[in-house]
Order: sequence, then C-alpha cells, then structure tokens
Amino acid sequence: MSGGGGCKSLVWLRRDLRLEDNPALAAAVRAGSVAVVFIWAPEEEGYYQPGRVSRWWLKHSLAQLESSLKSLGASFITKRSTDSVSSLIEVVKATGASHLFFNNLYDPISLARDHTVKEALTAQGVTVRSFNADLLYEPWEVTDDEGLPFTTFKAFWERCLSMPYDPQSPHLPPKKIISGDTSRCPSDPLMFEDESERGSNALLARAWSPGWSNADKALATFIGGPLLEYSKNRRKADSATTSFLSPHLHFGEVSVRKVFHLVCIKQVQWANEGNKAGEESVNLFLKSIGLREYSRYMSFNHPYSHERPLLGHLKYFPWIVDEGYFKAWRQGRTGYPLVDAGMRELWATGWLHDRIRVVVSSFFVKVLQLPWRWGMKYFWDTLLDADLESDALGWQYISGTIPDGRQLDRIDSPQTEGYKCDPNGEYVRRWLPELARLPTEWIHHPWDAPEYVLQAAGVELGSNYPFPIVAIDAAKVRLEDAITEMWQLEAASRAASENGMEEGLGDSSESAPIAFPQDTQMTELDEPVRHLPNTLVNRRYEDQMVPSLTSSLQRVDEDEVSSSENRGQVPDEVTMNLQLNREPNQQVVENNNFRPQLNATTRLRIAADSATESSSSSGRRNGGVVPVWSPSTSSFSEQFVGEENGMGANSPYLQRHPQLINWRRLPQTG
DNA sequence: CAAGGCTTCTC
DNA sequence: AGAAGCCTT
Repeated sequence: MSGGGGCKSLVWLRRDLRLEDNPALAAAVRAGSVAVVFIWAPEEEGYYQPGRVSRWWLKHSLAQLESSLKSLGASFITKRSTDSVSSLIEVVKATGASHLFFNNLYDPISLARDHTVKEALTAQGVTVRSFNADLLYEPWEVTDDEGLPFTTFKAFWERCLSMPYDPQSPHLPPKKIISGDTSRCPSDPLMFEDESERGSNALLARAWSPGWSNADKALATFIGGPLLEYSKNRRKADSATTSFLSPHLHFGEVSVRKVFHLVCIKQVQWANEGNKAGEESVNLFLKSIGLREYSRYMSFNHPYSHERPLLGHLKYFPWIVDEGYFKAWRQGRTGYPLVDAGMRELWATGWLHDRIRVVVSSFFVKVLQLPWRWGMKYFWDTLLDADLESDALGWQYISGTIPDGRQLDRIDSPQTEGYKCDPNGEYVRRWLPELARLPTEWIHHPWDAPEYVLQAAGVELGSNYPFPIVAIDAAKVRLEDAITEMWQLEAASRAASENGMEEGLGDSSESAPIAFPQDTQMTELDEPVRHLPNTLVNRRYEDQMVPSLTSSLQRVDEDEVSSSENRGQVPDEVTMNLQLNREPNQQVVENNNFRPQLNATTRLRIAADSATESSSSSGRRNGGVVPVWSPSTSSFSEQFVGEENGMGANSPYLQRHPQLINWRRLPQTG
C-alpha cells in the first residue's frame, strides 16, 4: 500500500458523468478522502476522436459535474494528455492515492486501456476496482444455457429480461465528499472547442442541455409524457416523441439502471390499469435500451466490430469507392427526399430519429454501396450521441454483417419508407425547402411527378433538386451482382486455401486500405451532384482500414502476444490477485461448422470465457472481477470468419494479424 | 370459428 | 424472404 499525504482514493471519471448511481464514486466516498480526475486524451481514440458536437456536449456536461462535485466538497482534477494511462499513474502518485476506482467501459480502446491500468497500478500496490455503471448486466453475466455468449439480439434480450436476479437498483448520490489534498496535482485547462466551432455550437444550445441534472429532467419528462405513446409515435420521423436520452446516456449523465427502474415502475402501473398501449410502449422502449446493452455486449465479445464485418464473407463485398456519391449523401443531394431531409437534419442539428438513421444508412450501403465504415465515421463526426458501440452495431445490422442483421440483398425504398414515417411530407418539407410546395402525393418521389406539378411547385429536377443519384431498380441489379461477386470471391478464396495455396484474392485487394476521404466538410449545398458513368465505378474488396486505430491496438497486441501464456485476471483487489492470478482464464473459440449465409440462422458457437462462472455467483456483481479482456481474446470476432471460409493459418490475412493466430493455439474444450 | 389471404415488421 | 398479426369469408 502506498499512501500518506494527499488522499486515499482517486475516482477516474470517463463516460459516467453523474453523481447518482455512480458505483465508483460511491466506493471512493466510502473508502475515505477523495479526489476525482478527468483525463482528456482524444488522440488516444485514434480514428474515433470525439467530433465537434460530442466535444461541445462533453464540455458542458463536465462543467456541470465539476460544480456539483465541488459543492459536495470533492477535489476535481482535469488533465490534458496524450497517454491517459501514464497521466493516471502520475495523478495517483501526486495525490498519494492508494485506491483507484472507475466504472467499466466496453469500447475496444477502453477495454485495452483499462486492462493496462489495472495491471500497471496493481503492480505498484494500488488497489484498483472497477464497476458496472453503464449496463443492466455486465456482458459476461448474460450467456445461454451452455454459458456461451448470445449471437442474436433477440435471444440476448430475452435472457436479460428473465435473469434470475434484477439489475442492481440505483444508488443515491453521495451527500458529502471528504476531499483529499490535491495541492500537488494541478489541473490542466481543457479545450473542447476551437474558435471556428463556436458559432455552430451556439446553435446546439438552443435544442440541447447537457449535464446530469438536465439528463434527469429529460428522463422525468419522457416518462411522464411521451413514453405512453412511444409505441404509436415511434415510427414518425418528425414527432418529438423519442426519449432524447441517448446523448445523456452516452456520457453517463444518467444511469441506465435508473432509466430501467423508473420505466419498469410505469410498466407495472400500466399493467395494473390494463393499459395495453402503455405496456407495449414500455416494451418497445426497453428494447431500445436493450439494443444499447447489446452494443456493449457485442463490443466486449467482438472488439473489432467497429472496424470489421462480423460475418467473414462481407470481407469480399465489392464496395463502390466513390467520393462523389459520398459527398452527395452527406450534403443531402441524392435525389431521394427522405434520405436528403435526414442528411440535412443530421448536419444541422447533430440528431436523427432512429428510423431515419436506418433509412439513410441503408441507402448508403445498399443503394450507393459505399463502404459502411465511411458512413459510420461520418455519423461519428456529426451525431450528438455518437457512440462507438451503438453505431457499430447499427451499421453492422444495416450492412447485414451480423447473423441477425438485415438481409443484404433487400433494398428498402426511401419512397415507401417515406410514406410510412413521414406520411404527410412535413419532415421532408421542413428540411428540403426546395420541395416545400410539392403535394404530398409526390413528395417522396418527385421524379415521378408530372411536369406541370413540378412547375407549379417550383421544382426543377436536375437544377434545384437532383434526379435520383441511382435508380432503385439499377441499384437492385447492381447489388445482386455485387453479392454474386462476393460469394464467388469467398468461394475462390476458400477453395484456394483448402488447397493450401495462396488465397486467390491476393494482396492487392486486402492490403490496400480504402482511406476515408479527407474532405468531409459540408460545402455549398447548391453544387450539382455528378452522375457517375458506370465505367467509372471503382470497386474495392475490403472495408477501408483505419490506420490509427488499428495500429494503436496492434501495439497492445504485440505486448499481449508476448505474454500470452499468462492470461490471469487482473482482479480489482490485490488480495484476490494473489489467489487468482495464476488461474489461466482462457478464451476458447470454436467454429462449429458455421457457414455464413445471407439469412443465416445457424447458431454460432462461441465458447465462454471461463470467468463467466465467477460472475454468475451473484454476490460478486458489484465491483466483482472483470474477466480479463485482452486484444488476443478479441479474435473472438474471428470465429465469424472461421476456418471454413479459408482462414487457414497461412492465409495472408492471418499473417498480417498474428494475434489472431494466437487463439488457435489455445486448447480447445468440448 | 377455422382457413386463408393481406399487411407489417424484422436490430 | 419469412413470421406474426389482422381481417375476411
């Protein structure tokens, strides 16, 4: 135990910017004098550094939390860093803290980073404990009857709702915090926006109020009002009937368990009153909470899911690399009113109804056939509630790269969707003033409108509003072709590797990453959209890679591989460390003849992390042992790619990712 | 009321 | 595409 001087316990806040139901904070307060630290190290997130609107939110959220903490008596330290692990260690030393508390995160970078923190500080005699503050259940608590992780949302969520024990009920906020002495640990000023962003950010404040108290208000408002009609209204693009909780939840300003708890109380109440609509609404709303849970679950079990398709054959999908398409989509000039309205709203407000997210992303993947990770990155940069896990799940769902994803070969028509979620065209008219005078009959398909109707509405297609960038029929044909090609390439690759030969696909396709276009700024809207001749269509056979993120994980990978014999858990308490550390906790992945199909219902077999058994013995849930996560276990996701698909040990792909070979060497159980 | 057809939804 | 729910006969 180190210590003496400064303070006893340090709370490391990240995306848990609240006082209420904050287990790390509560534990620290119980342990003694407290300092709270927030480390701003955006570069560490590599490719997925918070975008402008996210940073705006964070700035205000943090400001509110800081003043609340200070009024309770706590010291609040901010640090600007490019390496949060070493900054954290410095703060621990400067404050003399003997205990470190934080709440778990599940994005790949945090998983690796938190693992490092536990190892490093535990080795220095600091007691490190981490808690579940972000989920109803930790990912490793929710498994099927054989102890394996679920591979479809439905099964996952059914289990969550029928767990033998309830999610932890929310804790009250601390009434008073005994501050530690932090005089030897000065704060850095944090900059979350630059001058050029100030103007655009000012608009955000009209619609949004970040911060934990506003999160609580938003929750109360939603439960007291729109929740009842959630089921009825949820598919309307325009109505303000969603919870608007997602950015609050992203930054942990309100505990999801509190949301769950309060919503369940309503559920009971409405059930007693025989209020069917209310019950239905609650179920649907909880399902969207469940999706958020599932996104963390996926990220934990498949830590590469934000950058690689989970179903291996999608690796062979010939994406169309066309920055003109991409730009038209971003600017809302695709010629499909619902898509364009959505993209304009996204740019203007940082917000998009879930339905519209599905429409625009599906259009992106199926009609434009752009690499899904471009779209995901654009969402990341522009969404106020940008959330790596949720967004990855969303895009994988849309791209058909998860077992229960949308069928790859089916294109949703923006026209049909338009009349479903915007039947009167109000949404389109709001965001596309150039179409405002078009009658509802044509509002979602102006290209079909008779000339005199267009004239009367002041619409001149190809001039003040574009023709469809790609006709839906043409898109269908093109998509079928692409899918055929994908399967041929997949089969060829498999055949080649079964023959022990080099993969047919060779290096040219796989090793050349498709870089994300630099110019993602919204430029003038009135620039006409180019129509691309088909001969210029440029296809690529892999999602673009993300160099910074990949390499940052890679670095950890190498460390991990070198010490891969020791897969011991890094427990939260030093005493447990001594007992458990030698217990190999190996992750075994088994491919059980999984053959990916477009509408795969095949059950994926994933052997469980053996640590699940410890967490299911209840009492350990709070601050219990977090099963070790390490990048080599991340090869979890590779089981989707599986040996059947030509991922033999000498495939070029595996050679470039040595850490993936690692798991194959692990002993196979059952 | 059963059978069959039509619509709606699928994370 | 396939299941589930609703309506019709």
